[in-house]
Amino acid sequence: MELRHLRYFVAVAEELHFGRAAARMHVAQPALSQQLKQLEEELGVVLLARTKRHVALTEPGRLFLHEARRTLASAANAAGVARRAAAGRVGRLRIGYVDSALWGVLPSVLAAFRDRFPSVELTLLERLPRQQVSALTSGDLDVGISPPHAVPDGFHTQPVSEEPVALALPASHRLASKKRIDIKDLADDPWVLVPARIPSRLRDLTLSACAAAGFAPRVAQEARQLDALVALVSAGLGVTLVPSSAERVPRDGVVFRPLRGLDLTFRLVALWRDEEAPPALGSFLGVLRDVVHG
Amino acid sequence: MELRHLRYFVAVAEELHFGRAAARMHVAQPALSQQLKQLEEELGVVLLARTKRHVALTEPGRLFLHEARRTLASAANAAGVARRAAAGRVGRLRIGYVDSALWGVLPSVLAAFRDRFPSVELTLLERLPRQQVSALTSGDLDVGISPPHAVPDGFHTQPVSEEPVALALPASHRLASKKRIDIKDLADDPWVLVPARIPSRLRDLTLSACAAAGFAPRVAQEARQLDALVALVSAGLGVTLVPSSAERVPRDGVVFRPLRGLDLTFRLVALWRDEEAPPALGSFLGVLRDVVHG
DNA sequence: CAGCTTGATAAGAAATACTTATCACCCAGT
DNA sequence: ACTGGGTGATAAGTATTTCTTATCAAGCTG
Repeated sequence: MELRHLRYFVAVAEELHFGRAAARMHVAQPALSQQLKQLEEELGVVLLARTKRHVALTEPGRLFLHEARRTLASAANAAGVARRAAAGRVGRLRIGYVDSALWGVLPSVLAAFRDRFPSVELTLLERLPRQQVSALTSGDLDVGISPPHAVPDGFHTQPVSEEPVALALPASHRLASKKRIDIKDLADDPWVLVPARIPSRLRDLTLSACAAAGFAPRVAQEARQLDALVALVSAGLGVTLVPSSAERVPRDGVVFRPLRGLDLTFRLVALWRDEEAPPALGSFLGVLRDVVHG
Repeated sequence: MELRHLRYFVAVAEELHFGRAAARMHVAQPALSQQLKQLEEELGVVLLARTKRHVALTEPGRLFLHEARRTLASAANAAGVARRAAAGRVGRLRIGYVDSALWGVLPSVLAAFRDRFPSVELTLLERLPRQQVSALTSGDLDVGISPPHAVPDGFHTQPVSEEPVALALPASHRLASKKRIDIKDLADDPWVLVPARIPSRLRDLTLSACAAAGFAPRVAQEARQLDALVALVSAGLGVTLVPSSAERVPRDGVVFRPLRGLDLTFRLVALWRDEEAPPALGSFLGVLRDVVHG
């Protein structure tokens, strides 16, 4: 049994006339007679009651018609799914991201993507950059959002965000009223930082900025995630550097101030491997580009 | 696109190996390569990532696999439905019956049928015999349950029930204590009967029995249905003849007594036209035969 | 690097779907 | 009654498609 049999049968069942059905199928009438006979023989069931003048459906034929339509619709749907999937309109996209990306454009990128490609199933996984790289390599991830450092060969990247780094300090801090802050004035302050064992671009930026200013920051408290760091700052336990987009999430007890004379930039890129890339990735990168430049 | 393409694709997707898939499909390996290439060209989608050494599913392929399985299952189901329908195991059966059949074997026939053929959709329609004949002729009914009178040519019949006619009389009736009752003793009694304008085998039997006994029954009250007649009897409004199976539904205030010296039989048959008969009718007649004879 | 495995390709063979021609049949209209 | 248009089935030949065998290029393995 092939789909052709079903197509022919449905045509005949709908027209109840071999000649018209044949015209609809763009074949000659005997072709239908032959194919339907073959179908009936394979099924061992008489689907059509031919009365030499009229064609009618038998009861099995009536039921088979319904199932045949279902099957044809299913086949058409399969083709449609494949094509839409290839166009990146349906499918699955597993996105790895670093914690700090949640404060930047990622949420609006995701919102825009969901809006334009509602049938793509999104999976979001918070991962450190090196974990993203290995997950991308093993095929467990489709795209990562990381700072553009230590990206191995064979990976493609596309910019996500680029923003200045700001200082987060307690509202009660002696420098809180200043408009811009010189990092040198914080040499004796307690700092809250990501633990050394966890690779962190923000931590690296902080350490190198302090070193350039001639001191090493005294770490009063550690936390792994940006929101925890800001929470510690609001509790007055120290100061820290954050991407300036963190300012968009106001929090009591914390003020954000630009640094004077220091041009630290926090960058994020999307990274992926072309070999494993699912079609939906193209859609995602397109949306990303639109959001970033629009 | 044909089911063959889907079968081949599913085989390759499951084996992830053209050679093994070809063996499973009982064809040579190039056939699969060709057919899959053709499928991909028709869809305009690469379903399989061939790396000269391994075969993997692309994301569209992964989604297409699911749909292809659905489609193949749907096709197999269509064939199954047709075959089961032809065997009378699924489908539809529209049964017309006379009111009095509800007191006889019909309920147990229906129960047995539902039990053995749960997938056959039953439609029950109370119809007078002549209505059954015309509905059968026009194809609105598949089988009728009627007394075997005035069955036109071209109809087949099969016995359903054959039972003596009993007299229903009020419990307070002067003859209620008798074991058998002579119909002559009821010449002056009031009767409850089906109206003359409604053809009724029971009414005909009653009138002919009374005529044979030398009187015409005095009709005190009329009712169209058997349960209504019995209700009138229980109210003491008269007597009437009923199929003896009506005794199995006890009712306060009514006693049933056999008639003396009178051998009236109430028969019911199934009737149908072979031309329009759906397969489920065969199943129904089989169950009917089983219930009637055993 | 040899040797095996894998999937793609080419070309001929086999299968099968389709076409044309024709028939038997039924019904409608003279 | 009979003819003529219309219907689906059948037969036979053609065309198309699918499958087979033979072969190749590429990649992994020992």
